[in-house]
Amino acid sequence: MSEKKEPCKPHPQDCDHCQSRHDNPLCSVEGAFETVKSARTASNFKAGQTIFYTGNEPLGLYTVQSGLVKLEVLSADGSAHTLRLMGPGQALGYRSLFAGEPYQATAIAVEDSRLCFVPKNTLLGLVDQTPEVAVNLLRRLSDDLRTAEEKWVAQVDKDAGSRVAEALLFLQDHFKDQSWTRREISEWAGTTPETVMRTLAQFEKEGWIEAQGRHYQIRDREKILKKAHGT
Amino acid sequence: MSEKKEPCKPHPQDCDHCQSRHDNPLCSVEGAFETVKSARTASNFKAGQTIFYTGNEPLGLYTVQSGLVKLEVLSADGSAHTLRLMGPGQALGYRSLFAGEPYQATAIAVEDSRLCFVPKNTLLGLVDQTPEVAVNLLRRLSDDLRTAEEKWVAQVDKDAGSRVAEALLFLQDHFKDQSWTRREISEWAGTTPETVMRTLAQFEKEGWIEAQGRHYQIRDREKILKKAHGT
DNA sequence: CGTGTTATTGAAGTGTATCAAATTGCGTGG
DNA sequence: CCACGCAATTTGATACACTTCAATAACACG
Repeated sequence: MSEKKEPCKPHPQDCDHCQSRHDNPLCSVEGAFETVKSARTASNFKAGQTIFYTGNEPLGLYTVQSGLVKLEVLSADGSAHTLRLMGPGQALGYRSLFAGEPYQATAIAVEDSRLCFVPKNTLLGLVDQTPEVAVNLLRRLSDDLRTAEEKWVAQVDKDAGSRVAEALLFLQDHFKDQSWTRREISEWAGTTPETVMRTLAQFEKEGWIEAQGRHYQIRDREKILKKAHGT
Repeated sequence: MSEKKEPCKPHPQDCDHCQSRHDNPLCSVEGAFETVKSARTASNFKAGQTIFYTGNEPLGLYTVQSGLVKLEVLSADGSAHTLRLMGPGQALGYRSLFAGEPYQATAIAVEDSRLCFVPKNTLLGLVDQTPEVAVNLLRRLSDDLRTAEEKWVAQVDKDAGSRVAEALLFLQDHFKDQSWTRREISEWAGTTPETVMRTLAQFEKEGWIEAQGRHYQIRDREKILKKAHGT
């Protein structure tokens, strides 16, 4: 019952000073910023909390202001798979919206996060009236599609070690100063925590990474890159 | 050197009677049809011929008028993987265009095909001036993205038999009266021709499909569907 | 009619999931 | 602030699905 100290700014209308204002498909567009500013709602989520669930109807578009969010699907046997990871400035919820179908994945905050929500009608209006917004979203979807298709190809013809190496580089490049559990890495790399463990142990033995408890430092990026590409 | 009988209509401007006019992201839009009609170029490709190659700069958007086209990537070891299959009315080449990068895959005609080409600038102009075109493309990319992410998840936690069953249903549903080699099925399902062979043999033994040489008839769709979902 | 591709089946090897169990580490609440 | 409990880490043993390699047969194509 006792409330913790309010962690967010008291003024919700802080769009002008939003850190993700300029690398965001909506707010970065001149003619769209004011509209978003007046229509958006900000929300906070603690690590582990769910932003939206598989099967529900899309309500609009979310943008990550701070923190980190994952999109995941659960298999019939309960195992989780991470489809996408979104950091500051990145949007979520738009794919289902444009596809005209319920959410096909669940969005979960990986760490404490602050999100910005723009309702469906506002978004569709912006797409209709501001071509630049449409182009930004087309670009984002195109990027996502490439990533997804590359993940599939990697899953088909790369062994688990390569995929873990790939995951290590991807996670480091895109989400610096974030530490990942073996399970999280495995859910991204399409393997099991045990295999991630053994692979990391081998990388450390080779001197490619340095382990400090739960944190890993990459020592020899080239070798890991080679592993990620070759076998 | 000797030319065969011309297989296509002598009048290229047959947009008004184009069979794929109404299920095509560009031409189905009222305000875009005339623009496309005057800017497009039609081309024919024989089975096995290449429409565009990995690494080249995108020139514009292609639409399949008739026939069948596949998008594939080649691994370092030479094995091919089929990313997408496009039949009449479906577009290709747009993802790289919007992502602002070279083609990441090669487009090949699976059977004799007739394609319609709209140059880059015309397309971008349409997206800018006709929101409905943008929305159509957003929808298409959103659908493609879902398909790709589902393929990845299936690759992670379904066995080869399930994926072959899935492929059988997908290929039948989307490209009726098309026969597929074991290799083509394997390149779509993310496995090998041998495994496809053995799986199909088992399906036949179970009475789920009927083999007539290279053609397979699905006998018990339910059983195959169950196989595609369970193990 | 040849020639290369596809189909088909067999045998062998192995990468990786799975199961198990012990230890460590972290967060939560008392 | 410590203790508790649950989750993550770590390592070992086992099993098996699938790829890989190989060799023959059947087929399609020019």
